[in-house]
Amino acid sequence: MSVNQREIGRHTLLSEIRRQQPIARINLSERTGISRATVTTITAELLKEGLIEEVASAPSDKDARRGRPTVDLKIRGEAHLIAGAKISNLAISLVLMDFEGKQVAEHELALDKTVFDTDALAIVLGDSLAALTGKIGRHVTDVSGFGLGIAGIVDASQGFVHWSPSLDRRNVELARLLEQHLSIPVFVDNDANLVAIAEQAFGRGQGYSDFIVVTIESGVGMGIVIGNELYRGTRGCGAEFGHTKVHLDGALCRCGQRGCLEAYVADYALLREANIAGSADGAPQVEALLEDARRGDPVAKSIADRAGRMFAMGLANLVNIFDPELIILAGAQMQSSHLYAEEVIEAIRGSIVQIDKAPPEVVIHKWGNTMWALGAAAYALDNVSERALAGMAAHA
Amino acid sequence: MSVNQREIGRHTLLSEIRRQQPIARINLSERTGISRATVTTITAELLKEGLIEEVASAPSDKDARRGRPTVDLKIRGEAHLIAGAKISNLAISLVLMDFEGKQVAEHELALDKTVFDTDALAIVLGDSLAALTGKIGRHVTDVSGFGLGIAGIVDASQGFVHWSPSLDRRNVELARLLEQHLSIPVFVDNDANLVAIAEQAFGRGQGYSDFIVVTIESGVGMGIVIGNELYRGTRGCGAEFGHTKVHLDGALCRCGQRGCLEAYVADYALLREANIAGSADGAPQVEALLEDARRGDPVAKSIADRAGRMFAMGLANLVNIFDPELIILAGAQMQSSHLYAEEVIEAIRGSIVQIDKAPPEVVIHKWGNTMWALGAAAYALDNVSERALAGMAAHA
DNA sequence: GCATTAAATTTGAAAATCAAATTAAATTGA
DNA sequence: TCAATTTAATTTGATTTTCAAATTTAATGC
Repeated sequence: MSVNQREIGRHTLLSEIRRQQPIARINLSERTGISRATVTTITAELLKEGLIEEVASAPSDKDARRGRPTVDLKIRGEAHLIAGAKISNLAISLVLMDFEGKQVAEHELALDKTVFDTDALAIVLGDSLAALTGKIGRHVTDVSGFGLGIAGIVDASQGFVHWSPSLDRRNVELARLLEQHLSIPVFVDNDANLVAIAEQAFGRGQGYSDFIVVTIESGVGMGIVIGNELYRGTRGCGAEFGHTKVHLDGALCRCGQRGCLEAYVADYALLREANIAGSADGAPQVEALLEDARRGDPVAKSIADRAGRMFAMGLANLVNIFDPELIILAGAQMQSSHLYAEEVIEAIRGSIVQIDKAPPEVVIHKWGNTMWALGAAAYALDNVSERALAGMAAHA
Repeated sequence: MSVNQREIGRHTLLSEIRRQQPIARINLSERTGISRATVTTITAELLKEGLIEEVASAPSDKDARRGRPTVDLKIRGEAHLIAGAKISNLAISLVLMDFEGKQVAEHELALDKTVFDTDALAIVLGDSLAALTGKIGRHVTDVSGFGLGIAGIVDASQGFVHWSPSLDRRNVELARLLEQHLSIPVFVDNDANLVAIAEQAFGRGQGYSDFIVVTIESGVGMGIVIGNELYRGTRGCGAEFGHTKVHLDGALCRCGQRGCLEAYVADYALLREANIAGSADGAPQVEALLEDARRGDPVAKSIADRAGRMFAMGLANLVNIFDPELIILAGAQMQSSHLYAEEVIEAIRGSIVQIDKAPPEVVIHKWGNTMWALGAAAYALDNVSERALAGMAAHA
């Protein structure tokens, strides 16, 4: 067997500590089914390796309890420094976190262009990482892993970008290129996937094994978590929720096809219908349109309503296909509020197959710009964790 | 750890033998990464238990090879007898297979009604099983596992039927009830899931880890296989492809909602549009309508065409969401040929997100009535296998 | 300060894996 | 025909790993 038993044990315990920390050895033994003796042995290894640390148990536990007190274990934050970044339209946002997942710094950078060649991108990212790490007096080479989120079609396992709106050419071995330039391990994934990872690790997806995250920015994205694992599809282009068809021969989409959901709910679609020519940043115009709708302007209201109903229909289809525990509507922008309205969620409930059991939860999660970068960092954190454990076996 | 290492080894080897049989020990060692020594030990156990058997290697391998010849291993068919059944509208079809998965008998039974109370169903199934096993001179109690496919909302892990069109009441512990009546282990699942299992085990899904099966009978069903595992959703009601919405406020569906795919492609939908009152079995009328369409009748053609385009749109959405390797369009009935047409498949290709990689394969698999029952048996086979291995640990 | 309690560790036995050595069963060639 | 060769399968013995039970540790209660 390629993965030996001890490695499985180490992985199980480290994951459990991460999820439940702080937690005592005896509780780890109960939760994982690994004997106390083995928990002692393995946690000793992890302590020696510096991946976890002992902390005094919370006083609330200690009070009025006889016997030897428990000693809690937790992830040792200082074990590794992890960076994450998201390339947006005209900006890069970065976060730095410790091995515990605590954010320790962030950085934002405006870009002067939307499309980069890889060398220029590497330089920009290198400079940004230097600035980011500099904020806490550290250096880029102190970073154990760097996660990068980028729009487009990405093969995450290879760090290979088939196509991205942010790159000037196709089929780039982006992770390898950046690793050469930055001299630290780099992990690349599609940005929508990273939001799903962020929700799983830090957000509303905590504790759920099967859920869907739908993101609304300029386009409509989606991430799928099945059995606690991100599902990426077989060609790396699944989860194109924005391009599911909601109308036969419907409205024309940016992608050239007709009837895509995006062609009904995206900014440009709303402006087009209202007969307003969109500019580079149409956000204020969209905001105005939606404000009109709220005030009762019949044309604006009709446009916003239809977008909401189309959106609900798309989401109901997701539920009918996947039957997830939870749907998270995630986004940073406020202008999509018409899609987050109670009527929309009600419409979803009315469009799914009815059974005795309760329908899936739908929650709205509005967050700041760093969420994307946090997801990228969480992805890197997973990978760094994995490598740290694999490394232990080697020099054991 | 609750599952010990030896059990994992046994499971790995038995599965590998099932997939690759006949196969020699040395090849098992290479494929699984388990050492030759351990393969010898574990296969000896499996041989002793009677789950596998040795067979002479194929002569083609033997020719012109020096050294000690390999001894192939294969599943021992006589180890267990497995039954599977599918309850259709007015019939039950059953198959009997050996532990190798080879069909050894089949039986078909017409029903005089579509809805049963559980006691009556148990009696009918008991009689059918007796007739089925009688065909090869065996008895019901010789059967190690009985898989049953039934339409509706089923919690397969509990053998619990939330609702089924074939049962006169909701919330039935069907597996437990049938086990009491038949005195053999019973496993129940939704019929669409079972087709996916059948395709995986015996059909076009062999060798694929991520694929979708769409079935067309009176309704439209779907089964999803992700990572070699059937995905059942969290409430047991996922994969309701027939009730995904393809039109906002569209045609009225049997389920009471509007715009469901089924309301455009099912038999009753076609007849309704053609303004023909449907009877209990509308198949001949549908057949006539489609024949008219083929002959060029404009009304009939328009109806059939729209059904095909709606169907393509629904399938394209599946691809955009899942990005599977393969889509299998499976069905027994010929009257759905307009949905299997080349134009439909072309329309799917035109509606999915375009990337450099090839789109997923779409294959059409027309099969006889036993496919459902075969899937039920395959599901039972999985479970019996599992139990046989678990049993070994107990009395080892 | 001694009994009690409960966590953590240590100990020693049992289980399981694997590399290396051995045995088994064939072919090749003299 | 029989030794040499080749390759599969098994056996052997060392090593790893786990776990139950015994022991130790560190607290509270009286």
